[in-house]
Amino acid sequence: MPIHSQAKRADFPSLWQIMGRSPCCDKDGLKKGPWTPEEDQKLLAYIEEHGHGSWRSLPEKAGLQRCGKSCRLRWTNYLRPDIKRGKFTVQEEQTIIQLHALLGNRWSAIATHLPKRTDNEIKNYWNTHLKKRLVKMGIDPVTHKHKNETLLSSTGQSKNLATLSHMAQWESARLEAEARIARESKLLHVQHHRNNKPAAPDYCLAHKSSSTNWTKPNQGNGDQQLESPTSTVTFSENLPLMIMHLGIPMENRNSRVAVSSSTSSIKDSDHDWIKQINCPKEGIEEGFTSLLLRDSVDRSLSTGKNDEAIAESSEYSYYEDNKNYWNSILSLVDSSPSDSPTMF
DNA sequence: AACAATCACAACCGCATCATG
DNA sequence: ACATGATGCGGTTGTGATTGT
Repeated sequence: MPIHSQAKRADFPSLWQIMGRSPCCDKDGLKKGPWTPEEDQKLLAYIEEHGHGSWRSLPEKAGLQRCGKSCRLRWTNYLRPDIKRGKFTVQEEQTIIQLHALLGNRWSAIATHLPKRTDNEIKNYWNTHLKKRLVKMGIDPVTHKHKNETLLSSTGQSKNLATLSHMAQWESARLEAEARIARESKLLHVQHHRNNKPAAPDYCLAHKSSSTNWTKPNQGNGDQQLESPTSTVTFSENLPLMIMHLGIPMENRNSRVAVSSSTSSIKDSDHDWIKQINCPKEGIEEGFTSLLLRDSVDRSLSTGKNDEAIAESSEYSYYEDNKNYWNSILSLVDSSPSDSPTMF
């Protein structure tokens, strides 16, 4: 057991003790550890009636011997009424894997694309299930590269890796911009609140980065529209940029992005496997799925071709390679005993 | 049945960032 | 511009449940 575990904390003064500042939870009398049903009930009842307001002052008002941080965690990860619990669907697993390939361990960002799932839950699921599956099949869960690719990556794939990196950076910037907009919304929201207008509910976990105070359901007003815009819109609006990054010939772009855009349709000439993707009917996952399916090949199945050769590759092989990569991941996902039907 | 090993996930901690005065 | 407090995020741990021996 590491020395800094809870059991040892009482025995060894840590930095905060030396420096004279104590974490909120170490105040005398504050309880730690698992929540009891009574505590849950108190917290729920208080928030349903008053909203959470300041987390720092909530425990006392609610009659809880907990620190505000603990209350916030309990609420956001467990008690919120809009949390979907239970097994992850194949769809969700697919989305997590693909988003992780793009974003890395940015759980909150990943959670924005999985409605009703918390970042903590996604993180746990990744660490206990998905990461292990990828490792089992020889894929590095950090880089999402196949073992063999380490060799290949040093033989002329820099352009494609750079493309992926560029794409990830773009998505990262987009998420940050989205968060900024959400914060600005929140600012407006708070200003409304200060003008004695009721706060809009912050029910949607997808935008929990916006720390708007939560209030009872159905108490919202028009201010909800000020909350963070959905990813779907911004994503599809920026698709052309991403397509440019991917270096896809202009004449082929429409068909290639067909599955990415909820407003587009797939041409008959497109490959069947794309059509068979068990995508949601709409939403951001489609975009990521198709883009990742297309792009991941550069990382996972490159054959050491030089850049020109890659650029000249046929569309068919491009898709075939992608299909193989994600099929391998998804078949593994599908191998989960609890899981639903094969995706491809 | 008893024990050990492993799994799953809730909860905690420390740090980063943001908001405010 | 700076200090301080509040909140969010990601890494990690603790512990009950499950499985294997």
